[in-house]
Amino acid sequence: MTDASLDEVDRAILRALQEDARHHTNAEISERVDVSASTVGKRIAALEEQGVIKGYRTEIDYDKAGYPLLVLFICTAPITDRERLVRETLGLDGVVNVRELMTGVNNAHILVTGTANDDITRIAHQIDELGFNVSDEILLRNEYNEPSVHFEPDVANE
Amino acid sequence: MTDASLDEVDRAILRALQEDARHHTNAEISERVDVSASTVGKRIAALEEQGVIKGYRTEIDYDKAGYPLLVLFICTAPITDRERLVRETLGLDGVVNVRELMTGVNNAHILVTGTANDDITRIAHQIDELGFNVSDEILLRNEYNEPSVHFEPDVANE
DNA sequence: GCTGAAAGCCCAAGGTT
DNA sequence: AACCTTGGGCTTTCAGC
Repeated sequence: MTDASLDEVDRAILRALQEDARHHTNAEISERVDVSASTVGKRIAALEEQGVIKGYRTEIDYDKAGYPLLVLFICTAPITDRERLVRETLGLDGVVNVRELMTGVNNAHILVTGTANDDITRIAHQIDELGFNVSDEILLRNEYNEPSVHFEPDVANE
Repeated sequence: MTDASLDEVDRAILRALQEDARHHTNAEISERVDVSASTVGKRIAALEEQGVIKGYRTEIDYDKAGYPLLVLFICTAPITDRERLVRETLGLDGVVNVRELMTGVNNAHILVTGTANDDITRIAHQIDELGFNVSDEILLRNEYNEPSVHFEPDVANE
């Protein structure tokens, strides 16, 4: 609830968790940082409590999982309805990510997976029916996440 | 290595891991599905091996972590250099996500966090220097991920 | 607020059906 | 291919500093 001013320990913990949230144990992390494993556990609990950590997500290769298509819809929603529309969009089968942009036009980017063009056109219709104006539909070649942003050690600690 | 044809058990495991990759233990997952905990562990190891699971990432509230700005750069890269440019972009401090699009123009979406406009203009310059043509720079209002795509139970199991 | 030890829980490995 | 058991490791809690 308070303004979370992160110290060096918190940032090292976040970095480790971003690299691998499931296999990096508190004990392992406590070796990198110079605190005990129980402290690591309490810090993580506090970060979750404060909302700095929103969750632990599994990154899936949708291609290998049988969903080879990844399509980005560029859409426009009336500002007054945008929030509701975005919420409803997240419930559609195949939608994996939605970005709300601070722009009058093209203010929503909707990312969708599917097995075939049928899926994509179906979702295009659903998005349209919700009230979006779909202005573009682009096939994704690849997407990359950078795990350790802003949480690198301040200075090389030799 | 083989084409991963996921069965009901795999999909239930993926769904659980997408919801919470750190706190959902094998034992817990084994209760949802009707298999033993050791089987869950082996299935997960296999999914990691096949590459269906690419990793376990921590979702961070960059605002609460002290990085209130989230900006999307719409860029164009020459197709021949695109792959290299994207790779180099991921190394820039503040870049959290990059999407490669199947389009001649505006074929790269680069998402960046920062504490102030200084950060953003700095990164804009860096992106430009790498060789991208930056055509737009949009402030993000919000971003949402949908954790349980395509892995819902086939039928409502009462 | 951090540490350290103890209790309980979890995971990985091997052997069995 | 899935299960069960077991040994080792991890997390959590709480007294103490």
